[in-house]
Amino acid sequence: MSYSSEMLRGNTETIILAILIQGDSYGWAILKEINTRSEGVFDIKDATIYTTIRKMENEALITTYWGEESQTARRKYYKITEEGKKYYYEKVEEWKVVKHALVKLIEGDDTDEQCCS
Amino acid sequence: MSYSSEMLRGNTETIILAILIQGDSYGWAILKEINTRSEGVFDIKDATIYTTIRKMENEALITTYWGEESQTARRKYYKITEEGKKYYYEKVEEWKVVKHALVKLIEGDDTDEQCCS
DNA sequence: TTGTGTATATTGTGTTATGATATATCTAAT
DNA sequence: ATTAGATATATCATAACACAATATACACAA
Repeated sequence: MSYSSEMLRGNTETIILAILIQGDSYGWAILKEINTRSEGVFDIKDATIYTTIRKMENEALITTYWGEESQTARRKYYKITEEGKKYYYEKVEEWKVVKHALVKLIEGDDTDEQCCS
Repeated sequence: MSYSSEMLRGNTETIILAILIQGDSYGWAILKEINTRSEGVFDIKDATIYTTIRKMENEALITTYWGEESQTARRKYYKITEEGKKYYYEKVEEWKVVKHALVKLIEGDDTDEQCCS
């Protein structure tokens, strides 16, 4: 288990939505994007991606369609729904609030005097 | 379950150590301190505190001793060990790295241009 | 003084949610 | 044939939580 996988918990859906809000994508590409954009901090697993995506589909946060091209294995594309966008913005706000609390508790309580929101 | 409890995962030990590094304390007080210092963001439960503390004791991150005073129920005090301090500093660094990755993935990738480390 | 309630404080058993692990299947390219 | 890309599912591990029990002290009645 990756050293930071526990801290990923509760944020996986939000991260996937953050990618899909920029445009449709498919499982494997989402996986690669998370792992490269995190600069190696996360090593999220394919099973995690696909099970999370299935859950999000059941919750109507995303819809799916099969890609046409066939120069490679068949790809299932995911598209964020309006409900998914709403949920995403809520989760981003939640993350910011939790982040602030964690910074205060872990790093110390003088974060209010700093510059960034 | 509290809305942010999943995002607390992996950080509970670090938070407890952050309190104990400032001085010995006991379970109930640690509980209250976390919940008040987080300004209501976290509502960490007694069961969580005590099970985590027991785990940390087994890992030799803390030692315990019973308090003398008896104007209230008996208190079990916890003291951070040298090993615990080492572990704490490692976890703080880990948190900062993970936080940076999460900010990049969730909030957007232009955090490097901002002011704070 | 006996009882009842409340706040403080610790402990134990079991449950749940979520990411990891393992495994399987299929396609296309080398 | 083997590797890489791509999707899928079943099982496992773990941390936080729910629920319950126990213990101490203190207040306020009856």
